[in-house]
Amino acid sequence: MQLYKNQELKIYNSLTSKKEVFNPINEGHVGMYVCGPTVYSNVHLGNVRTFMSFDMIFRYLKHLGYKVRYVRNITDAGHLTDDADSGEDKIAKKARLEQIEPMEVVQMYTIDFHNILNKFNFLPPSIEPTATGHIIEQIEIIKEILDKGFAYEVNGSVYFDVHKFNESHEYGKLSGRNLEDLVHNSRALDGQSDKKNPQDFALWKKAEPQHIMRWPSPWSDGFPGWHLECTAMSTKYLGEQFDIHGGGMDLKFPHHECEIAQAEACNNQSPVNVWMHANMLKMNGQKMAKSTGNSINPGELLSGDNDILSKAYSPSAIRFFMMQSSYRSILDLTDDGLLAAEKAYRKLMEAINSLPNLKVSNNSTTDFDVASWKQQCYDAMNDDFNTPILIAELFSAIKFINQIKDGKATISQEDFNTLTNTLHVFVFDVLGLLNITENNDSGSDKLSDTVQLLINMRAEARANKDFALSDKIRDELAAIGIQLKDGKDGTTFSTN
RNA sequence: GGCGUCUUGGCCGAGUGGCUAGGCAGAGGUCUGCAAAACCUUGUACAGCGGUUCGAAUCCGCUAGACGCCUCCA
Repeated sequence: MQLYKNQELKIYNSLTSKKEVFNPINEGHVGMYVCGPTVYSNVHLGNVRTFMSFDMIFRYLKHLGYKVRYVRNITDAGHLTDDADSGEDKIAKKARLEQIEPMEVVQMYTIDFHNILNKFNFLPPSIEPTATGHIIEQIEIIKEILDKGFAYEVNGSVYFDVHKFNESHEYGKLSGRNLEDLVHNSRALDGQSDKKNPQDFALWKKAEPQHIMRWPSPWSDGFPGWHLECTAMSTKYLGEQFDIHGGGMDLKFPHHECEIAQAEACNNQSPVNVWMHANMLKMNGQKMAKSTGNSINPGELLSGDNDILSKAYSPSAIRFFMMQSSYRSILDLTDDGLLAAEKAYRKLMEAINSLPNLKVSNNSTTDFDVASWKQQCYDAMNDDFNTPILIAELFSAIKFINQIKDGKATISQEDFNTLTNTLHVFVFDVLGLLNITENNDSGSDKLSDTVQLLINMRAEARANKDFALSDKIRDELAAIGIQLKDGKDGTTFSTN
């Protein structure tokens, strides 16, 4: 099943600002690193969108037959709340506020993170390393950078010398900046810094006495700089050069820029072939971010417990909503948008669930060519993971299915198999949607039987033209959230 | 201030030199005892102005507006 040999995948590379044909370093294998969350509060939906984009990418790469090693880290070491030398680390701050151990903060929100991702049907990454588990590797990298002369020590802290680095390398190539501009436009710091230049960034910070999260190092008891962990862990698990590095758009500068600098300082080669950046999620037209308060927890979306929402949404409806836009576009989360997506998602599922009952004929009508439709689905995904186009293709298949149901088209057994298989692959394996199954909760058999009883009674009443009774059954069931659907083959129901 | 992105029909959201995106809503229809649901059919769109071109929503320029990064953030 090495589909990648027949499919030409193109990926938009942030480093070159172009779509490029994807060729992994080792044929058949892909190394992918994605910057994970800092676990100091509940994940907000923007994080989920980014990770969902990479989940979809992971899924498609796997479907193409690649052996993918997908590394997504957990940032659990404290990083500073601002870039000056003073400032508390985020995890310690949260720990102080809630009067718990920093590692309790980490544990609590790591669990929350995993719970949420499970609800949204994420595949687990191959490796999920933590920053605190790789302090030694980070110290080794600092030593290496110091040896190469691209860092300096001041008062127990070690800083990366961006200006020195820029003499022989190109700092800013990912984000399209040059150092001169950065110098020109950097805000005046108060001069309290140990840094030689404001553009320099910390590799190691000496801990203040009250700082709880600290580790010994050759320079001081302290903690690593926040760009370093990704370099340490990506190098350890994927090598000095690997295929894909992803993250949110907001990490492009300075985080990813600094990662490149660190890795190049160490190994004198560019660490990553393809840089991918997932775009931001807005909410009602405003930037969504933890720091501004304009953010929504995934949990609130699933429970409907938020002012902007008219109702609760299922994880798959939300996933569908996100997959309807391209991962590189800014997406605006609104109640109307979710409502529309939920309906579309249901339509998709109803058609898929009707497939087993579809009548198969000796041959297919010619106006819908299943084989070329299938390739169009691949073409959509091959074009930089264009899920909106893929979904449009899925709906053209849905239309075909409905035409068969109406007797306006026919399908051969072979085409039927291809259609069914392809729909399952893209809807469930690639997009990662979950099926709506009628009455899927365990223990709902009794509910199902009860409703069936009422359906039968209503059918009798209708046969006797006792419409007062039949309408009463229908309306009162609707009032408690059970909707009856009269179809040609009898009545079914759905719960809200 | 610097760098960058975006502006598509009522809403969301693809596309990017000539050929229907798609979804939701709306309208009409089929089905139904009536509804609902489901299905079918249907659309006025490419911010404004100017330019390049046989032809531009798509390329170039200007204007207006929105946004992102530059400071912790996915």
